[in-house]
Amino acid sequence: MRRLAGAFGVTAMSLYNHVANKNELIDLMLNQVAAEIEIPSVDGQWQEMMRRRAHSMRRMFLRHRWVPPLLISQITLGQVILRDIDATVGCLVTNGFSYAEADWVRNAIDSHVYGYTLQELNFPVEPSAYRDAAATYLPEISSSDYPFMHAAALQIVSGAYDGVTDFSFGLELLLEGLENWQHQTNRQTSVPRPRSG
Amino acid sequence: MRRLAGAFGVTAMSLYNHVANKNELIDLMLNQVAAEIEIPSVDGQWQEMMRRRAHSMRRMFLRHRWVPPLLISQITLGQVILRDIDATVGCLVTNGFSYAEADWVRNAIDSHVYGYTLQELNFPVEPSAYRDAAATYLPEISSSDYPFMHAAALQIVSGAYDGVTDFSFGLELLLEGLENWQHQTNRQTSVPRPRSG
DNA sequence: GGCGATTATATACAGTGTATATTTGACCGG
DNA sequence: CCGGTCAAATATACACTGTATATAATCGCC
Repeated sequence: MRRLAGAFGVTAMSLYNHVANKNELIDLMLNQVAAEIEIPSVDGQWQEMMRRRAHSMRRMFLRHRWVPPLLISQITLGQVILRDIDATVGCLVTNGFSYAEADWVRNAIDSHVYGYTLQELNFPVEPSAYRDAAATYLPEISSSDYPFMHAAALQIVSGAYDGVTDFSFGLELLLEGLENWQHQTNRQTSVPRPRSG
Repeated sequence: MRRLAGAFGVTAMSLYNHVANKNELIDLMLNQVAAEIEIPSVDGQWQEMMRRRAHSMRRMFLRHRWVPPLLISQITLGQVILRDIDATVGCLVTNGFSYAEADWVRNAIDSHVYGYTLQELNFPVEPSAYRDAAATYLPEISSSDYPFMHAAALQIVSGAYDGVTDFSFGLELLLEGLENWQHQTNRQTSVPRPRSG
């Protein structure tokens, strides 16, 4: 708060004339950047809409690296975020999903976007340094204790694998799975098997 | 640190005789609870192994709610976590995946587990209170501004949908997608379409 | 120009992690 | 039993959080 106030040339306490507390400030910031998410429209291919939303969300997260940690530790639905959810659910229900299904789909996609990006942002070494890092830490990955990790590290050192994971890999698995699911007439038996717990 | 030390009946600073700093302490704690994850074996059905690992991971997260926020803000691979990764990659590569593919698969599944559980833990109202919450906030969700969210809230109020999302929904989509993918002989063209960005 | 409301400030407090220096206490060879 | 050694516990202090409270400055308006 002091640092932010300093950037405005004022003291920390004067911020509290415009904002109730730090939490409210963060909510306002989150709603601001949420506007950068590409919201789906009710017409058009839902797969492509979901795809564009997910990618734009991830790009936003990468642009504003402070967002994901705050987003998962704080949910206060401002207008912008509400509009995004409304548009997403709307796109899905107008394409044949029930409201419950739309909720599950949105939740599954968001889980991937959040989880993937958090891992990505948290990873301590940049992709360009993967190979050097693998070479450096290879001696510490005992080939007897961790044979597969050792082999994986060797692949990265040798250049057989660049070590870069793909955001689209999981996203497309989800989208294709949803498409298959939707195309089956008897959904009751083709629902992804739910498991308790 | 003072609180933890107090629980031991000592002062905060004495902890620093056993631990370099708070970060190291957290790493030790994370590695401790990581032992509760069911690690895959190299034999057996990989889908079932991945499924059990994912579910046990989520259950561990729910048991120790402090874990997910720390796990995504800090990665220091202790022995237990290394063993989990090694076993997971090992199970996949011995079932026909390349090392690169195994990395993508593990990453996709972990993304779902992290993202889903973080959303779940962060959600401010308990499932048992969804219906009441929907009824309470319904007036604030304008049916003209947010028609679909309004309709969704009505479904929860009426009991047509209980509002509970399913961890397995996204997980099974991923696992089925992977199975389909693996069963296709010509993988080159059946790879989930990668997209840049 | 003065009044009322908005905005800025000064000061203070309870927290946080931890650096530094000092004291305690347990063990051990003589 | 005695002193020496060394790990473990403590005391104190510092910089840094967010923010409660009380006071002062500033602005718009009649």
